[in-house]
Amino acid sequence: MTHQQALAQVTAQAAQANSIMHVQPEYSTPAMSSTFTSTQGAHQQQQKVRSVADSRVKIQELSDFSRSDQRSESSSLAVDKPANDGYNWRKYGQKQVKGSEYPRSYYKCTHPNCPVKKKVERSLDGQVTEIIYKGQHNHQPPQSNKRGKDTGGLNGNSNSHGNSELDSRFQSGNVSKERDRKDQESSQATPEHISGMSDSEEVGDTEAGGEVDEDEPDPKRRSTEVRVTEPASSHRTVTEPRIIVQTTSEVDLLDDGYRWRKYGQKVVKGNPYPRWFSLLHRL
DNA sequence: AGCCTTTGACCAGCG
DNA sequence: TCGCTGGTCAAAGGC
Ligand SMILES: [Zn+2]
Repeated sequence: MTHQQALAQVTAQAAQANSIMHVQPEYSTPAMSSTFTSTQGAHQQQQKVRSVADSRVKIQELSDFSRSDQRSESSSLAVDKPANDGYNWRKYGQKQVKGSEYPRSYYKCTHPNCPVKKKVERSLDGQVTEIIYKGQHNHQPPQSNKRGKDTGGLNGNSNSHGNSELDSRFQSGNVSKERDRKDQESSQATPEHISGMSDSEEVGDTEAGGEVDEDEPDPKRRSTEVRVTEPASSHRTVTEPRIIVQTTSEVDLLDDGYRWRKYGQKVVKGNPYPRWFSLLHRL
């Protein structure tokens, strides 16, 4: 429960947001951490993100080297699983990917009809190297307790309440074909148009010399996925916790339950879409 | 009994 | 077209 969770949550959120509207790069501040548990101030971390061609969000987290608390959490449970992000996942595969030294695990949300999947790559030391979310939950994150029935019917995602209406619509049909080998992900990914946004104010720095690492996930199949990365250890000291989520989206809407305020935008080389910067406000 | 992992085989893009 | 690669299936077993 700390970073990971926070991250996970963020990710999850991002993932959701990712749905119809693509997310723009976001920046979060400590506020975010506080939103979750109360990790604020505890450690420092940084996240970077980068997006790739399709609408996908990538979040990278660099944690400070000064962190020895490996993950000891959860005693006998969840050995290998990524931190609990509020959803239930079933692992359906694992593979070694070429570039990476660690295996990648494939998980699917266990909720009925929920198409969301995620790939997790972890390094030995604690956590994760990368998490890639794909799709969007058509349901509310399971509550740890309470809340009995929620989904009345098949697809009826009745948001009785809970939080945000992130999924309102989600997917255009197709929820049914869940099997078969070729269903792959689904649809959506609706490119809209880039709203240029006139204001271009540059962000002052984005941290000292940080830079985004150039990685380029395979743009292979198109799909909507969110990717999260959090290198276990990084060089570079960060001065304050922050999380960056970046995507290639074309819309500035972000309905992930959090409130974002854009504070900058700039064109980045190599990236067809302008990068936006937003500040997380609250939930 | 009902999930869940594990794991090799299978499959689909892509070069 | 073939082989590589990443993603998925599904049988088997575990909890
Ligand atoms: Zn789900």
